[in-house]
Amino acid sequence: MSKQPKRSPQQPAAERPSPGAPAGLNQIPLLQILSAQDRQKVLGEMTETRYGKGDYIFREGDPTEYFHIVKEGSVKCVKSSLDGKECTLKVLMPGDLFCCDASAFDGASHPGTAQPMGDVSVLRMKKEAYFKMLRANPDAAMEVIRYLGNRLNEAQEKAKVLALDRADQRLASLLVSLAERSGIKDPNGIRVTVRLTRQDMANMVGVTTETAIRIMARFKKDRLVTGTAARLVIRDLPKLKLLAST
Amino acid sequence: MSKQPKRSPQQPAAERPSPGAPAGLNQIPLLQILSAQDRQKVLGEMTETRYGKGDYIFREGDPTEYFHIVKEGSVKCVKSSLDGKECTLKVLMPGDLFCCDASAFDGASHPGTAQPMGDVSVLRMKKEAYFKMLRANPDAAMEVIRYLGNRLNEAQEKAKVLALDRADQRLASLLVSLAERSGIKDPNGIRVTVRLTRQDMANMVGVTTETAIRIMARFKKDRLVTGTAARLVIRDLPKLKLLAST
DNA sequence: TTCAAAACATGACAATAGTCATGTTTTGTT
DNA sequence: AACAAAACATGACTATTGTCATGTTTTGAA
Repeated sequence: MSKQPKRSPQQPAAERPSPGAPAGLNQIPLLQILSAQDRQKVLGEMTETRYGKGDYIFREGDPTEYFHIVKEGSVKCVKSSLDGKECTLKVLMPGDLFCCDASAFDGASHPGTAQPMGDVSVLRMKKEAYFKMLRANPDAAMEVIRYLGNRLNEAQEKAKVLALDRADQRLASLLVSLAERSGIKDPNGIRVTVRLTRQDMANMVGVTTETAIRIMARFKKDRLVTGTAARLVIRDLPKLKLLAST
Repeated sequence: MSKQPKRSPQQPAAERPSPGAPAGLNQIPLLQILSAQDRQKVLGEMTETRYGKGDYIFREGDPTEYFHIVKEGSVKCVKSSLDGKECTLKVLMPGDLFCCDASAFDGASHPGTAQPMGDVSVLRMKKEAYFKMLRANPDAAMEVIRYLGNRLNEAQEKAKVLALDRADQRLASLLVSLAERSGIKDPNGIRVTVRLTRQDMANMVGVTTETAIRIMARFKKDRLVTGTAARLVIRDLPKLKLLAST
């Protein structure tokens, strides 16, 4: 619920055709499913683009032309309201697909904005080529159905949390899923590798920055977490889980 | 945010194999896409079941065995929290698919409960047959991808509204989408054909029943709507749209 | 038609979260 | 190392929504 920063759209930092079979691609289930031959063909149609702080991958309302996959780094999907408040719908990680969905049909436009969180690398291909590939590969189509189904369940779970839970419970839920999705072991607990400020967290759970700060301060006092954006550590996952579902 | 009614699970009122080519099926895009031959085959694998008030089509946590399509009437998808509050994620109308998604893979269980709103008729088929059909019919698979993509966008739009808007705005949004999705012309405006109590509306927008009642009373006073559950009429759609996005 | 259950309604008060103001600390450049 | 920008923090006050209690109206089934 922060004010939307009025930043001018910037061009991506670098762009080049993706090489034959680079490392990192084995984190992408959709590509793993294809035969080596089809994978080569698809990679030939994909372009790798790097983005950095302040870039936009695309913005709400832009026409949908490409299908995207996150290769490295994380990407956030954001929507904003007319009065400048914004909410983060989802943080995409390597292997995640975006614009794999309905907005890519019918020449529609993007329902939200995609922004890199730090340095990221994204693969993309023309949506026509993507659809053609899916038609020709039932395995790939089934994988996309599975993936979209998971995303739908996740989005509905998020809606449920927003509809029913208090701010502190929503924040606890967020911390739990961060620990599970991007946590690594740390002497004091679980370190969250995605860098998230209090404002980022606020936007993810639908509260103001001040509220997120106050609640995180309480969590810190209660020894549930330590540190801020760069070095956020979950110290008591079980208690956070309990709080999230109480 | 009403207390969850503790009703015992009931068996469906009637069950019979679906006949060859009954009326009503032309409202179902997924079936329309198939060739006449494939459609016959699929219909042969589907069972039509009728449900009535108080029935459950399935409940949160039940194992997923079937893929479903709404044929007649409306079905609500509900999730509840441990302390008995519940929220309605989506009202499905004829042609809508459910359990077409990830919960049907991996022998997972239903992430929510499906309840008939009044009398409904639902087609279902074993999930294995459904997946087989999709593999064999790229058109059908593409249609499911398109459908799931739309559902995902819708769910994310809902999450945005829950995260950013006030209770009155959320209710206004609901009324607008009801008018558009299930409204018919009426001398005084647009009549909503789905029967929804204030409590149903409350569950759909994440507020208490009392809050929904108070806000609807204000809308009535301001001549934006008239009537209750059985005969809800939208009198001033433009003003509701304005309120929803202000 | 009657009657009970459900839905609708409203007031008083409490809890939660937002707003605005102000100040401190941290971070990331030059 | 210095400095500006961003992030974090906190207090005081307000707005919104929830909670609980109670009563009226409507609906649907016997």
